[in-house]
Amino acid sequence: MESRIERLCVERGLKMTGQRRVVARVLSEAGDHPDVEELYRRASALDQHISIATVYRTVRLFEEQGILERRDFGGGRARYEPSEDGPHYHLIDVETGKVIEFQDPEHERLMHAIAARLGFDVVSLRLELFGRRHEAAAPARSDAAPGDPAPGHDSTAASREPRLRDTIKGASR
Amino acid sequence: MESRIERLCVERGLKMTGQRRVVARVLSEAGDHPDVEELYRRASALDQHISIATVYRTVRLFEEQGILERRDFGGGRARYEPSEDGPHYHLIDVETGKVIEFQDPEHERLMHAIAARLGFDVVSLRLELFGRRHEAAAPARSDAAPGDPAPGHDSTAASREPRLRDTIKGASR
DNA sequence: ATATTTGCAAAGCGTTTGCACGGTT
DNA sequence: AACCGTGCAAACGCTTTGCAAATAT
Repeated sequence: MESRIERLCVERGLKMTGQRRVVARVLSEAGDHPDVEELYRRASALDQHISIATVYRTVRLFEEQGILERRDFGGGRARYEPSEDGPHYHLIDVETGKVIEFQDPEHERLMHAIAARLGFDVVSLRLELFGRRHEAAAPARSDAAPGDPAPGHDSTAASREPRLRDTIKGASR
Repeated sequence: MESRIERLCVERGLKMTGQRRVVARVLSEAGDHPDVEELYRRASALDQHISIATVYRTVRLFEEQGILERRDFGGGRARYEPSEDGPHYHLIDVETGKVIEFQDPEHERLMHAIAARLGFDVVSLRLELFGRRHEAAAPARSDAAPGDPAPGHDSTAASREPRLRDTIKGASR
């Protein structure tokens, strides 16, 4: 059957090849923030006939179409997630690499206020919190936690940021 | 005479070579957020006997020593600025690429509140605002604006983010 | 039928590194 | 004198691209 993202592709009149369908499906089913290698791995599991170059091209295309959003959580690799309804940000657990999503209206307000006082309109913004779970604490709902990817090398490019793996999905306000 | 950063190096017992002294000086005098190529350019102007590999190594060393901070404003290249007193963040003018620094106590508070409600302590955070100057607006104080660098290619790695150049220094609260 | 997309391998970019040499302590 | 820092060029990791073959419309 047709994945949510495949539907979006069709709406936009993209030519639907087998490989695009697979990538679309992998993305639709991803509850986390996979990098290209991970997407390639998951896609290959469904269909051998896919090269990593195609994954790169597809991901770029989808991003240009506003279907996907590229994230940079440090580590030199781009991570992707389907565009969602409202804006939300990420808290990365520095111990485990898990990513927790959150959103906060007060924060939105504040960003605009800060920009405004400098004479600017906010076009976009980047916010990532790196945190450590505190001892006896309400364990953030680890619902949704899907089969996990797990990059986490290091060494190159804009790298040398906190190492990480990926994703729990959780809490808002 | 001795630059501010050179002093810090000595305090930490780093071996002071000619090249390190030059990089230290360039950084001390930088009012902006140069990338490695730009540092190399400025350093070369003062002393031919410097290779870009050394700039990379020095910048990494200084960062490990807490003398320098690495920033990522998108564009795939790391940018550097001397560690300052308090934490501050950056607003990047998407038209000109200029970087304006700001800080906001309320924002600090909010970040900790958000993390806390998810059960985390904030270890570090990343925040960048990308904005467009609005029409008839109080022109943010463009004091400090020093001789400007000006990267701004594109094309690779974690790139394909808003293009930009660099720095005006301005406003806090 | 024709314009697009794909796979492969090569190129590109920022950054790091092995090695022999040179300078600092 | 012993060690560490440097220059050069090669290696790296992620991403893009040229080209010929395959495919969607």
